[in-house]
Amino acid sequence: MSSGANQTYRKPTINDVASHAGVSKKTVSRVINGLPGLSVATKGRVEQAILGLGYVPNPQARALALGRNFAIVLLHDNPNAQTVQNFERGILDAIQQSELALMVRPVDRHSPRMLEDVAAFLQQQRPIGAIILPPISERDEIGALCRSMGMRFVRVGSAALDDGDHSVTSTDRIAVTEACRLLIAMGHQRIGFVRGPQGFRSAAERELGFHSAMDAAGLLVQPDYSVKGDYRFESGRSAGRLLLSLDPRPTAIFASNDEMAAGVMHAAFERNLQIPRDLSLVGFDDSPTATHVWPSLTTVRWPIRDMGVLAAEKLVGDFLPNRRFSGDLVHLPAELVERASIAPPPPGA
Amino acid sequence: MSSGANQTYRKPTINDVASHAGVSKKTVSRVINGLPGLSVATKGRVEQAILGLGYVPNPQARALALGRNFAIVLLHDNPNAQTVQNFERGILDAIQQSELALMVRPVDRHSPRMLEDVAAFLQQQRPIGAIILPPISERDEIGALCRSMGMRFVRVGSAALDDGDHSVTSTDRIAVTEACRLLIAMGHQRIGFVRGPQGFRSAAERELGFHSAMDAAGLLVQPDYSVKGDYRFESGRSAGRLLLSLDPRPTAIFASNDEMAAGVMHAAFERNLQIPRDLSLVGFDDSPTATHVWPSLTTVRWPIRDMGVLAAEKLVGDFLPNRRFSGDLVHLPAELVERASIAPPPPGA
DNA sequence: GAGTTGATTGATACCGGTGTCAATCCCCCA
DNA sequence: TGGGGGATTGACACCGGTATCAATCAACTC
Repeated sequence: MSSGANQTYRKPTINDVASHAGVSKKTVSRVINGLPGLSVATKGRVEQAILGLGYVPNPQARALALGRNFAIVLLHDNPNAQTVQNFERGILDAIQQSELALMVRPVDRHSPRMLEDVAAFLQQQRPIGAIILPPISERDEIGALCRSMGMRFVRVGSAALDDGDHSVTSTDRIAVTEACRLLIAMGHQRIGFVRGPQGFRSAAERELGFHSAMDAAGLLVQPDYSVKGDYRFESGRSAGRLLLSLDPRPTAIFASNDEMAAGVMHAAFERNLQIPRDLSLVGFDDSPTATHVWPSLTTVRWPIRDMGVLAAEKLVGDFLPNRRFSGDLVHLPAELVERASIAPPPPGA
Repeated sequence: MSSGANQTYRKPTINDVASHAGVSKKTVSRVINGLPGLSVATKGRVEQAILGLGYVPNPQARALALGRNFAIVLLHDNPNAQTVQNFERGILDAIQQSELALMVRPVDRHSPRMLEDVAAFLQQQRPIGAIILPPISERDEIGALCRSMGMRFVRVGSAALDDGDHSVTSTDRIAVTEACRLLIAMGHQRIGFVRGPQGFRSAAERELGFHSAMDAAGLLVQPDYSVKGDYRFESGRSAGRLLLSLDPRPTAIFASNDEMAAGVMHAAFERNLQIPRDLSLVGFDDSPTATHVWPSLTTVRWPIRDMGVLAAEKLVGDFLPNRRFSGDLVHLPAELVERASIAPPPPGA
């Protein structure tokens, strides 16, 4: 299990550097942290010693002395592996040049002790800050918790969930509106909608985007053309079966994510409908599924990885040598990706 | 950006507990760590004080004093979001009752300084141990590196990559053989194979599994029926186009992962072939894609999450209050998942 | 009753950094 | 040449734990 090795080599510490350079450890600390007020000669000697010994500061000691861990925590509730993973990549992109580390912490949205768990974790690990993914980011208590702890945080969501320093979003709603407008421009009038789970801000935003396009075109959304789902494949299939059994049935369907869109596809194929000939279909996420299904799915691409970068930069920009985004930026553009799953409605419809 | 809070509350430390209980901090330390040789009375007083104050040990201070961080590092090279994510979940399942944290560290397989990067990271963060995912786990140098640093590690792969204390695998090869045997039993004789990228152990194992089934059935694998791929969708599509243009074309294809299998599906649909009527198809991974495509894909399920649990238990079993697997276990069963993409070959073929 | 022994417990140093504040140095001016 | 003042630098305490080893204490032996 554990493998003990003979410790022939001890990592050099600040004390080694100090004695090699003939200065005090405090002076070495000044050099490491780039504090002003050092003579060029001293600084040079210390830097020589650091290079010569291959010295790297011990993050644990720093963490103890400073009372905080040089790490960012990603709090998430497993909405979707791809999303979390992309977020991680974005955060890591942003912090790779820094000395920061990334810790991942899934939390259980349904646990009554969720907030206590998060609080305990943050108290324990004392990271510099936390990046919180939806859906848990949507709960205002979590912002309040971070504030009360004096913890840096950024809440990621489908709409601004907090003030500009604490939120990162993408323009989901606008992109959904754009997608639906495209369907309408193609001639679709009966457009079905598969909603996301209740209580999710992202679901609400997508629905608002849909309604906004329909309203603008003067089209009515009939109640039974909007079916509930839970972002999962199965719910998409059920919703699809429901929608496609209506008479007249919709000629196009917008599903609030790709996974449900794939479910709708199954429902369509079960009825021997062809896509896009008999039914146009649009999803949301641009997940791998969207390219893998046949026909490939028109969808909305969420700039997740960039949002990760932006969130990290907002959170710990002062630790980063260079940043990609302005600190004022909050909304990143979501983008319509046109693929093969949409076409004008069949003539008779 | 950073949000300063008025520090009205200071977290209790071991000293607070000690003075409240009227003992020395060392005694408190003994209670925390469950060291023997304490009188019942003392232990009780200390425990009272801990509960009363809501004391939680500071991991940074511990890390400094002990010279290591109470964290596990997951080293990976972004093979596939779902895989990494599932692994994370498994690891977190295993360590959730413990005080350990999970840190994620992607590494760049193609960087010439990969090993140095990993070494520097481990030196810096001093985690208790590292779990290494394929494909980088397949490089023996990384095992050697961990050994030389006295770092605990577990290498995850498609075959035992190290001794039993340092490797976790699933029975990929056997499951692939089983899948192909099923195709053969259905009557398929011309079976195409889409390989994974060269130099990947997982790819080699899957290929061995395929050949083993073919050999056992006395079937010849013609060279042009085995096409190279790189685990990505596009390569699967190209491979599919190639295979399906052969004359006679294969009646079944095994693709070394689901993503490439989806590519093969596209190639088949482009030629107006129906699955499984004209072509049977099997993938590997049981990724979400496998259920999302139509027809849903017969595939091999990799017990990834369990492998994460097992890896974590191997690595830090001594920190865990209870474990799910025996420490001797190395191979976890991969499992054939039968879905709609396979059928007997068409009569004439 | 003195000495021995094992069980408890504490004093103190230490892990490797940072913060505080005083000491030292150097230069300049009167 | 003495003194003022800013620029450098260092001594030392501290962050919150753990390790070492000695001290204390009660019980037991003879």
